[in-house]
Amino acid sequence: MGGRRVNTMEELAAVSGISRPTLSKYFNDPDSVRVSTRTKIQQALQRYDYRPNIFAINQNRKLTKTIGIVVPYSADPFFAEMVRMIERRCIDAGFWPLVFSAHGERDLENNALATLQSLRPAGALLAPLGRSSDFDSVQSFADEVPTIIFDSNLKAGKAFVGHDNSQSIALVVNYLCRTGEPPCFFEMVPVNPNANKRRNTYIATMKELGHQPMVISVDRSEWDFERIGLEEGSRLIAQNALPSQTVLCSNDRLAVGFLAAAYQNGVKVGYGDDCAMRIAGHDDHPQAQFTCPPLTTVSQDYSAIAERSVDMLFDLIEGEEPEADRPEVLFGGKLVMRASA
Amino acid sequence: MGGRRVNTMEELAAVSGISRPTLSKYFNDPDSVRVSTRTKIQQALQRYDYRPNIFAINQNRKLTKTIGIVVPYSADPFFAEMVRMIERRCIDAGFWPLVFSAHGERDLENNALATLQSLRPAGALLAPLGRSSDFDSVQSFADEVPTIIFDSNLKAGKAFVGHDNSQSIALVVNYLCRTGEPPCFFEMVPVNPNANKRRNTYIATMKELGHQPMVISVDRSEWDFERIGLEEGSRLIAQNALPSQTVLCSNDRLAVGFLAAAYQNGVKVGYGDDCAMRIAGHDDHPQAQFTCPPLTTVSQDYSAIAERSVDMLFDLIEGEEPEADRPEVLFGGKLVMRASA
DNA sequence: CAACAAACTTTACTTGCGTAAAATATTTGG
DNA sequence: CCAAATATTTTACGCAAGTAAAGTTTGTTG
Repeated sequence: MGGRRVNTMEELAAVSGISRPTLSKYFNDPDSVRVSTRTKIQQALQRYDYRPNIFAINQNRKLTKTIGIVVPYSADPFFAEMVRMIERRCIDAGFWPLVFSAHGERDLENNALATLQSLRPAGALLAPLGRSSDFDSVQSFADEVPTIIFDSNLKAGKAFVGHDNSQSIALVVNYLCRTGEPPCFFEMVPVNPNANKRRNTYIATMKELGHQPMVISVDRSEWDFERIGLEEGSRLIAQNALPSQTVLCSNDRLAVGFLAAAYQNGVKVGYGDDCAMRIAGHDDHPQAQFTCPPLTTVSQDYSAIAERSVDMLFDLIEGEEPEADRPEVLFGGKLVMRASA
Repeated sequence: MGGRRVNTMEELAAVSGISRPTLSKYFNDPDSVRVSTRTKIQQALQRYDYRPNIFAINQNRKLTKTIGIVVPYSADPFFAEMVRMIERRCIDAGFWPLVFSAHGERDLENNALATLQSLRPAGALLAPLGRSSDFDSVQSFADEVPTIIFDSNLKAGKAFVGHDNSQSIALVVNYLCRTGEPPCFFEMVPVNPNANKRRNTYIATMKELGHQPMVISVDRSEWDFERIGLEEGSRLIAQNALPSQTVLCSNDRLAVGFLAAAYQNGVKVGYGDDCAMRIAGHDDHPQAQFTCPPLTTVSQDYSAIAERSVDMLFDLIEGEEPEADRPEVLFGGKLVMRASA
């Protein structure tokens, strides 16, 4: 903390009277040295400002303390929140989380994986882009680095942790059908397995309930989902082209845009009798509770997904191969009834 | 790309017939070797899969290619967007950006700085927590690492790049006064210089215009700003405690919450004659265009701030000390007139 | 083709720490 | 209090590069 800066373990050994190998042991695991030595070391650390050089450490350790987190788009509220939770758990467990964003682009995802691999991380948590991912790259990465795939189930890595879209979509479709006009389904052309699953489950559930599925699929692929919801929603409303006045959006960000579209077109949204339209989303994004009206949606169990992903990765790192071949853990969601549907 | 994997430069030297020091030169700057050698190396790289070990590189180089980016809260849309832009520019310039989030906590900010410092980065871009920052830590960090401070002007580092709050608040206060009832100002107890500046500029501008300033300051400090806006806004509206029906919020996230509060209390927001209340924000967050009604606000010039911060850092890294002692670059904002005020 | 510079190879040292083996010291407990 | 068990020190080497100096090759120019 305090005094002069000491730059190497060698120097610290000199001023503390403890040998360098013992110091090395201490920094790997403070509990692995005798109490008396530990206090001596900690006293020296009080008087001299020293921090081990991470590069030197990782060059020599067979297993680094680095954990890579790769997400498709770090500015997306869902991933931002997910990353936040994962980072916390990694830090608390004494690991060193490094976050990479693919910024929605295949090349940058590949790049992130390559960079990460050259860091020889202890493990990686990867939320792939989905359809745009370079499957071979991901697989060859996952062959080298203990990898848990989360969010989007690209069939690579040692395990998958994600959300049970069948359960959640069935839940919200059922709810919407029971409480009013059966919903149409608004989506972008699916870019990942989740989006696909959601659409298919919507169709299946509608059929089960004896309704005609109505899917509106717009062919856009920016990461600016709200804009897509707003623009396409406005078009649909203005042209009176909606097959149902109840709209289930494939995710909350689209729904946020769709809500704005309704508002701007003077359409009142909600489940009350005075409302002309119902809009529901999926994910329970952090924003969903602050829309006007507050968004009815199905939650993803963020913290369960984050927690389990990290736990499974830690197990992997400690050498516990998962029992099943490539387990897929899904967490269900809860219906979040707010005012919009 | 293709064939057998080669793990060290030594091995690559063996199979390529080029000496290791020359390879080292090549990886530092491909243009620094003769064309004929360059092609030979690139041919070898085609046949063997090799990537230099980042740890070894950084341990030995006096100057690493690492750039640290530290933000107070990575899940905040403003910082998420900022980070996205900064990362891009760093990658394009051949640097290796590493993002750290303080998760709103002093200890984690210190921790991030400590970790970062042990990476001996070429430079750092730091958006401090503000009032919660440990000034001594930041300063001692900035003494060692070429640092540009952005967003929140903690007086450390070699330069500051940020937003001109005086200009933008004056702009929006003027606008609001000209177009209707003079605004009251809604804020959390300021946690950083920006918030302070905004409040003070509000007060000054109101006085200049001959109006009585009306500041509503709530004593909360979570990072869940929207919730604060919603809860406190609801309270104020329900208790009819607002000194003015025009509310200027200290930032867009508060405004988003306030909009929700108005909606939920049945108060119509907007600048039309049929509206009971006007709400404006500050920052032009990515969400602001999708609120209901769309949020009138003042923009921050995100990309200018990101760009200039990075450029100044690159100059610093290349040894160009800034001319002034510690220049402070401010970018002005533009009034974004939408429907809410 | 000689002269010279630029590029390259060889050699050898540096970085900061992990780690293994052998020697020595300390603790434990019977 | 002594032997066994445990912890620490000493010594020495390894990692994957950067880098510097000296010698060699290649390329260019007049």
